[in-house]
Amino acid sequence: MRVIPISLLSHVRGLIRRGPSSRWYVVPALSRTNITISHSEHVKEGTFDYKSLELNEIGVLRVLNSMKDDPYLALSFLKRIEGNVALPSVQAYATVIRIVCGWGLDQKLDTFLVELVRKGDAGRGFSVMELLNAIGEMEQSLVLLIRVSTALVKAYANLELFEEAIDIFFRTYHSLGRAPDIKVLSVLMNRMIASGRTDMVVGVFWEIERLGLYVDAHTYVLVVQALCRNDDKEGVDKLLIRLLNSETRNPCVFYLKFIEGLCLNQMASMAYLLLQPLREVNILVDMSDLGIAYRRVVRGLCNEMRIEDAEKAFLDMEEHGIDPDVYVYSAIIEGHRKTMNIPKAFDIFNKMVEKGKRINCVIGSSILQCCCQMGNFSGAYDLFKEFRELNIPLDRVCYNVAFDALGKLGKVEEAIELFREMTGKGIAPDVINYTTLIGGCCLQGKCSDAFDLMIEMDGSGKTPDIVIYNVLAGGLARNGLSQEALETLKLMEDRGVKPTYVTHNMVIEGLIVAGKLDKAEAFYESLEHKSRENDASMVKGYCEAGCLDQAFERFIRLEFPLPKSVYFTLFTSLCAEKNYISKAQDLLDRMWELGVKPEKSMYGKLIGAWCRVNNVRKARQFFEILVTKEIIPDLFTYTIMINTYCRLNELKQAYALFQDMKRRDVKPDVVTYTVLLNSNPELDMKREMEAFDVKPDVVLYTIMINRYCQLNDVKKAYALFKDMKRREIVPDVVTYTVLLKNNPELDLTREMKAFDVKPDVFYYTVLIDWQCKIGDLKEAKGIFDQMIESGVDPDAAPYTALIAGMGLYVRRSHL
DNA sequence: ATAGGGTTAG
Repeated sequence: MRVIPISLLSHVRGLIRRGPSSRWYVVPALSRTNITISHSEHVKEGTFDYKSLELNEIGVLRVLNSMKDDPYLALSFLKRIEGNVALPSVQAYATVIRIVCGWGLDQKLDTFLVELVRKGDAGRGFSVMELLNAIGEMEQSLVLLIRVSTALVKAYANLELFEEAIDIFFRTYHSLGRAPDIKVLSVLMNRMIASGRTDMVVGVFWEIERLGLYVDAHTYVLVVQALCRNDDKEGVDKLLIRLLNSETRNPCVFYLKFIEGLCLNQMASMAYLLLQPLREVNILVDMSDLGIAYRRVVRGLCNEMRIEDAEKAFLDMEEHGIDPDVYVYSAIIEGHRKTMNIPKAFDIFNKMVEKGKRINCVIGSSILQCCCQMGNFSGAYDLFKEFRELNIPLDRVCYNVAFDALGKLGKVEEAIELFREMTGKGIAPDVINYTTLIGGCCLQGKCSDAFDLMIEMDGSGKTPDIVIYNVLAGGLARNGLSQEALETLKLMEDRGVKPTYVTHNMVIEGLIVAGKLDKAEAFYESLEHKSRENDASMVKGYCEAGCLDQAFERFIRLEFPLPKSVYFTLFTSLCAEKNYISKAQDLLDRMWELGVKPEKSMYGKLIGAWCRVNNVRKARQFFEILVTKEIIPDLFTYTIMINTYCRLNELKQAYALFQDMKRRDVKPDVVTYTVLLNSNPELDMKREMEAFDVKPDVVLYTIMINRYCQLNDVKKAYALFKDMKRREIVPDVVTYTVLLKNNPELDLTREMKAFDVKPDVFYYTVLIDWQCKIGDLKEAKGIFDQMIESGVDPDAAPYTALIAGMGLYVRRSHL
């Protein structure tokens, strides 16, 4: 009998592998080999002494069986002979699987099966079904088989072999009368969705439904997700109806999970849709369950930025006697903040306060952020002080927003003071706190303070991250300290924080804004990989520094498209400068050339720019270009053009354009009509406006009143004035000024007070003017003083009126 | 248990 040691076998295998079908060569050869095993001989403290091993197929099985108390050993043994000998038999695999399962090592089983599946039938010499059969022959109980099937489905799913996964799933059910663990369905479906095979998800689901298998809530969520991706509204309806009518073992738990799952998968609207019938049919009857569901839904809606829906659900839940918790309030406030509806965020906050809810530091910092987002930094700081006085426990986030606000107000010293107060209270600062402070210092040019803070942070053992380095490097550059900025880059690199293009951009833009154009260019040139973001930054830097020529020149020589925001920045800068408007137009041409679609607002902006400098011809030219490109100008563009024609008194053109926009289905709004009527009060637009459902506003009424006044038709003017009030359109100070100017003897003071309309400079000027004209200089001066007293800042006009009045007075007294 | 803060970019 020949005995082949394993080490030798590996050489043999190398030779054999050259043959076309190695397997059939080796197995018979091996079966002739013999083995002698003594358990104690080759097991040494958990490792296997392979060298002493000699084996054949039956021997392998014997060895494996002897390892049933050590699954890891069994696994590594199998792996070893996989690599060295002929392919192990299906029994060998089955044995190992039994051992691994017996020890409950599910994860090990999973990875083992993934590898096994990956090999393919040819690679292992038997099919997966053969393996299952082999296991079935060894094992009486179904439990093991089910577990292996489950793991197989998972393995196939992970390898995106969906057909096979489905096949095993249903085959198991049909041959054993029991399905694999239903949880594996969510793994499978998850994978299918990730690969875009939503059709398969739905197919599998309906088949499972047909078989009457119990499916968990998470799987339902995935099916809904798949149906939504398929845009299959009917399917969703069918599913929900099916769900509501089905008997579930523990409906409340199930539905809560389902609702939660929907909310976690961007389908909070559907969750809300489901919540209501569930409440009505008393499935969610327990107040605490209903509360959980409602809170989830509201938070989900907020996360999806469906803030209006969230508010609706919020009101609904209050109506049903459920108190929103602090997390719900927080979500709604954040939702409003993120959608830039700051007043609404404050509304909710005030509502909380009114209800006597305790404000915590999270809500506090949210609301402070709201102030900052409005640009009201001092308001933020005031509010912070208020919180502090109310003894609301404040944490480092809250403090951070507060001293960030101070920094942005230019009060770095106070910011640092507040920071010291925080640390004094025992609140440990983090890297973000330091970043905020350093940013604030750099903003005020206090770079050495920034350095000190960096050193202080280092001393406290905090590890600087990419952001703080970026802020520091950018801040130094912005203060013209190019050397130091570059050193910071080196420093961070040395410390294992690799600068990114963001870092580079901050330095680039900083240097340019600081006027260090050469340094910026040199830095740009020094970059190893120049990304288009870097090019964009050069352009943006030049824009911010007001170097439009450089910005434009740099931009125009780039052969590839840049991120869209750059075009916008450059374009806006160019449009704002009288002499660069044609360059702005060049930019649009260039975008078209590069295949970048300009934002629609850019067209309007350019036309607006031409109109602003009264070059209606250029505006019109560009307008026509749009037409040839089949781009329909929007309402604003039309209106601004019409306005320009009106201003230049080319009324025919204005009117033609007006007809043109209606022909193209661009609906005029109240501004359009205001513009037209302002220059041509003879037009009768009443019926048309009604047809378009355009309601006149204060401005429209005011210009109409003004027109009639100018035509000396005071009666009509006054009738309009009454009419607007009848329609509950509140006159503003301009309306009153117009009226007063044409009927100086009117006393409008009382009415204005009633409407809470405060007189402004113009109004006072008209009053002063009139008093001067009738020669009551004293009264005129009195009105002037009254104006100052009421806090209205005079511009040149009231002075001019007074002086003119004095002149008139002098002349009069000479007569 | 679930929430909020610093650069840029979008």
